[in-house]
Amino acid sequence: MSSSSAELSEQEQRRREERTELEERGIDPYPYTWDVDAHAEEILDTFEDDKHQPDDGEPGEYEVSIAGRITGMRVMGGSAFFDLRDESGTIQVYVRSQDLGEDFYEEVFTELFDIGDIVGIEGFVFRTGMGEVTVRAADDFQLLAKSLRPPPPVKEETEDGEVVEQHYEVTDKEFRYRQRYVDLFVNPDTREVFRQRAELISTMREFLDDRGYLEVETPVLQPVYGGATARPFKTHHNALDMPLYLRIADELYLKRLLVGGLEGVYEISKDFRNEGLSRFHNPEFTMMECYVAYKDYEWMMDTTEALLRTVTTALHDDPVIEFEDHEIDMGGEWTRIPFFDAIEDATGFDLYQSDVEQVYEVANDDLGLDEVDPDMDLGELLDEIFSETVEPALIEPTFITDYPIELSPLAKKHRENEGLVERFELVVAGREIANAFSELNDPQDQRERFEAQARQRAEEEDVDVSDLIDEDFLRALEYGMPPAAGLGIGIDRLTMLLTGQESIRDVILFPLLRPE
RNA sequence: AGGCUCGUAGCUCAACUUGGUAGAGCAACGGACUCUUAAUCCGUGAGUUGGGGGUUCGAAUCCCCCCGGGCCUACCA
Repeated sequence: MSSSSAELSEQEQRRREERTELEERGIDPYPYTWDVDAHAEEILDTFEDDKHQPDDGEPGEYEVSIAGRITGMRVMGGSAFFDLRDESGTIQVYVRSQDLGEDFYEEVFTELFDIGDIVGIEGFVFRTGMGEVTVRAADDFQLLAKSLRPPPPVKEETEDGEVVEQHYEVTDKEFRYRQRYVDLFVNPDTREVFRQRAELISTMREFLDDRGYLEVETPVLQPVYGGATARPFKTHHNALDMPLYLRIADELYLKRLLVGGLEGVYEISKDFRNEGLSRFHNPEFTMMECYVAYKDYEWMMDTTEALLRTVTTALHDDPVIEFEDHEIDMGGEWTRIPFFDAIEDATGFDLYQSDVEQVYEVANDDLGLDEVDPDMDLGELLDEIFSETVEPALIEPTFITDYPIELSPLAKKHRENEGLVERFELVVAGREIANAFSELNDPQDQRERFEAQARQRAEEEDVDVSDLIDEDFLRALEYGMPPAAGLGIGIDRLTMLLTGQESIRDVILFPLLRPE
């Protein structure tokens, strides 16, 4: 994108002229530092109560040095108010000609400073006649970065320092996703979502660290991908002249670490899946996966309850959240119901140990599901029935347990029930939030399931069966992996749930979009 | 990939149904104003109506194609 003046808006050209004018006056439009010793929110908090009632308009003991972006400006002749926005919030600044010198006030401030510029203020805190806590720029006022692009207009109605109403005029979601930097400085709600996301992750990390699990980093670039069924992104390493895949899951590497003798490991990191985009899917997304030796999925359900209770409480000071008109209690013990029982409760059909034909009949004839066809295998049919009839109705946190083996090639066979595995998914508000199993550690069983899976995929995608099997992972299992429980939680979807966002794009800073 | 829907000034929108040459608020610019707060008052400039083609004397408006967005569906355990 060239910046020839013909392409610039009138406002952009004017700001460039102002920059030149500043330089001609010997004012650096991009100086180096500013000593900040206060932020908007803490100043407002401090003076909220009447004990700290600053003298009206007199320099007092409340000296502060602040910095931020100018938002609204209200100039009245020889004095002016503007709003200064820093990371913590917004505070009003008062500027007077007689404080700063007429030359600076009339020729620099009112002429060459604009909304969007980043400035530093040294002065003192006072309360205006209207009662608003305000910083008077009595001692110093400097430009810290000239803004050459006008920001979208922002207006706030405030009352006693409280923002009563936002007048944020960019409602275009595309603009907000593409120019997230603008969304962030203009919209405090956006900043709050990402602050909560960070707190969620650090609370989760603290929870896992406290239990002695080791945070590790495993390869993103993998010669064989696995641990989930999804199409991968493919890339190429030049020096080794070999194809590589971006990981679709961390699972197979983390389990190698259990073989290595680590008894509790976790990783919080990006996975990549080359699939479609939707409000629940971004091609790169963040997963937490955790594996603990000598435990099983029953134990992992208890741990998951504790983890999510801790995280929810950290964000809301309360385990009860509001989501899409529901009140959801993330504290307490959650219902645990086996997969086939849940289907029977919802449909009246007991499909445990039914064959493909019977399940197809139920799905198609009895339940009238649109998306089923006779080519689907047993796993696909059961999954379709489950996600159409059971999942949407589960609002309160619910563990669905004991999945059919066809759906779970990495989970250990159920210790009692034929055809099932020891697996659970946690469903909240109709969404899958966590997925976990007693991990399959029998290398022969694992090889058979890999091969069955690979044969099917090799047919569909016209590739070699041997290329699809992670032989090194099987080699590791053959050395012996302790019994273990594993858990995966999609951080983006959990963030959506806990911050009330309806699109994954609202919890990812820079979601993938088509190129402009 | 399919369905629905949208694209007009820096931002939010009107004019489209019923074709007549684009308008308002905010932002910007000039002026007044030293406790305002969506400041106010007076004045000014600002648009290839997403792009291309067609119909017409005349298209933001009607028709076709393309580009881009949003929502839904599909794919994605």
